[in-house]
Amino acid sequence: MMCQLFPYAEQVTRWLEPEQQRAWRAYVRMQGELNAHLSRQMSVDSEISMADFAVLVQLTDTPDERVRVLELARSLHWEKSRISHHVARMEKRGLVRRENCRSDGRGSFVVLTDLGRSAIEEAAPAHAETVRALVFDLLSDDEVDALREISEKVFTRLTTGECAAVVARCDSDDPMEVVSEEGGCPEA
Amino acid sequence: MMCQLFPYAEQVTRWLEPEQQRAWRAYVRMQGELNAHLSRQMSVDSEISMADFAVLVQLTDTPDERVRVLELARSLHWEKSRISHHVARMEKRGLVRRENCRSDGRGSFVVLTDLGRSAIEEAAPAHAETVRALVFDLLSDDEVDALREISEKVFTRLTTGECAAVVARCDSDDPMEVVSEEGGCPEA
DNA sequence: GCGATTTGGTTGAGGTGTCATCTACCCTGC
DNA sequence: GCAGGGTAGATGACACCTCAACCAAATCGC
Repeated sequence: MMCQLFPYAEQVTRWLEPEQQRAWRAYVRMQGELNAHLSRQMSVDSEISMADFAVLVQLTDTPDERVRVLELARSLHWEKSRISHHVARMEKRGLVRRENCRSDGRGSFVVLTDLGRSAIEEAAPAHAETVRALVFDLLSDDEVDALREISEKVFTRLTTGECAAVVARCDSDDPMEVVSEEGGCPEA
Repeated sequence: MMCQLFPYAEQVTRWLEPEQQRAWRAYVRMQGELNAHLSRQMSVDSEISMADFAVLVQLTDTPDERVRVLELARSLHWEKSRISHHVARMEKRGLVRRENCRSDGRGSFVVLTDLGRSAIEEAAPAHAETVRALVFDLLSDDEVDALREISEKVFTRLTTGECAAVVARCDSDDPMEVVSEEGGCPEA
């Protein structure tokens, strides 16, 4: 969401080039619409949301259909409180169930229920079809490749170096280092 | 928002090709991280959110700094209730003010306040810089072009034909109106 | 061992988006 | 001039996300 930048230029600010600006606006609009449409479609085709879907996919990807909460947070790149809240809601609807971890008293598992399994099995085909229809049916092989390339570049930028440090996510194995903001991103 | 699809294939479902799947996962992850980072950064650099920013941009883009609510909804591609709620919150914080429309008793204007103007003027440069640093500094000219091309294709698909019909949005204007305003690049 | 710190996870408050519903106004046909 | 339908916008309920504070089990240092 949001649409453009500018034009309160007066001092040193380097604004985007015209070409960049057009690309940015196009991207932002597309991305907003696409997200909205995918969510809407998912809730029309099934009883679950995109967020539910994401969690359920992680669970079905695991052999014994149970995943530690923190593991979920890391693989989805969600904050742990988000996972916690969301799992609580899903549990209330019977899509998953919590179980505490024997080997680590603090931890707990999120376990797929039968209802959860049938929910994702019902939702997945329609979702795949939607993605194809809205995106990949329109793109050439080169464009698919470019999309991946661009996405990977930006994603890497976002998850390495100062950017990742600022976030101070759950992962990040490098020992203390976090609050060293001074030469970093244009933040601050 | 979500991460992959598959693999409950059994019947007719046409899943994504491996290449498409990789591209899709990369895109979804990137897009999620990028949104999160831009929001976080905006709230660090200033007192407003991305959504506030979007609204304020629309207002400052207008000569007399006042826009009808529905006009806002159409240009931002937001639902009118979203606009309504958001404007209410912004009004509470003094960023905008409502005024009723003389010529149409139902309508109302959203008007920029001094506080709102100074807020966006403060936020814009840092935001532009962030976008450059996170996206455009990494991309070649060809990639910028590809990004725009892809985004426009998907966006058009989303806002024409059955897709748009399903949504039954307020607009019903021609989809690509905004993105194709060539010469009007507000540059310093 | 035992206190201090770290880690896994929860909780609550508050901002935000969506959907369905509602109100008030406008406009057209009669 | 008024009944009926459409339009502009607000509102309430609810799902959702973030942030900060919290708790308890684990681990580290001595």
